[in-house]
Amino acid sequence: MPELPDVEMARRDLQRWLGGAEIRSARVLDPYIARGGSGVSPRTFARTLPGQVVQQVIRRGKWLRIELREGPRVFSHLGMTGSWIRLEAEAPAQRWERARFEIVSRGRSARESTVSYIDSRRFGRLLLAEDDIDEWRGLGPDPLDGGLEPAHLGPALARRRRAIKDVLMDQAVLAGIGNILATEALWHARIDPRAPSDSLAPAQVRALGRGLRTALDQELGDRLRGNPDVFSVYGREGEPCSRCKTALVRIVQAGRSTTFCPSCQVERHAGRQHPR
DNA sequence: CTCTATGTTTAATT
DNA sequence: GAATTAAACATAGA
Repeated sequence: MPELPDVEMARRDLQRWLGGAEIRSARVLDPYIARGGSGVSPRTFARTLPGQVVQQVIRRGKWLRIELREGPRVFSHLGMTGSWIRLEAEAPAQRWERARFEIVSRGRSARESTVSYIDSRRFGRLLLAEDDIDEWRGLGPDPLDGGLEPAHLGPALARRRRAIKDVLMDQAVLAGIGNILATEALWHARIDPRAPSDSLAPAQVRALGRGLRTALDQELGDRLRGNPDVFSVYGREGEPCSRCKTALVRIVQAGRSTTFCPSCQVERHAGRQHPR
């Protein structure tokens, strides 16, 4: 379940469950999940984490950083199918469970429970590192933290010329935008997903910022209310555009499918009109 | 069996 | 070199 809204929901859950809690045990059940990067070996989780108290859980784009009062930090990326759940303490192993923390929430009502990482497809990762990992450091600003400001978006988009759809999903430009959000936002902003990112007029950059905001709020709202997602164009190839009734079209860009309205998402150029 | 999938990285090709 | 594409990763579900 991974795009910014899902990761943000995961962050809130983890913050609620882990904030102020003491880690009793930390087990990486599937070493593959702790692969690569600047993280330490999977075995180090069990050695280092018990006794540590969680300070807070921070999100940037699709990455989560679990900060401890002292000691290293835990980084979590949900990949395509990762999720965090809470269980009874010492609960039986779950299907696709890849890691688990046994914790004690502190306070007058010290309560024990299990917080566990589930991931069928195993694209997600769980890393333990002393400092911020490269993946974290390479992230651009978060959309909910200034990333949508035209002052950032404008120059960032002007600096590249790949298709705008592709650039929006570049985590170094804007952290947290995935295929669904990019697709939806472009429809809201009436921008052709194939347009080079450096061809957008200032008004289009602003519209895109608003489009992203709309798509983000929509999805976040759906999560909060427990509603299933309702998309405007994503996954609706062949259906009529809700604005102009033209049949939505699906294309493939950078290996990902994009659905858009060929009629009202038109490519316009920023080119100055008749300079003299 | 075939196709697609909310993500990211790496190899191959242009 | 730079840019673009395809493939790979591992697995489920239609």
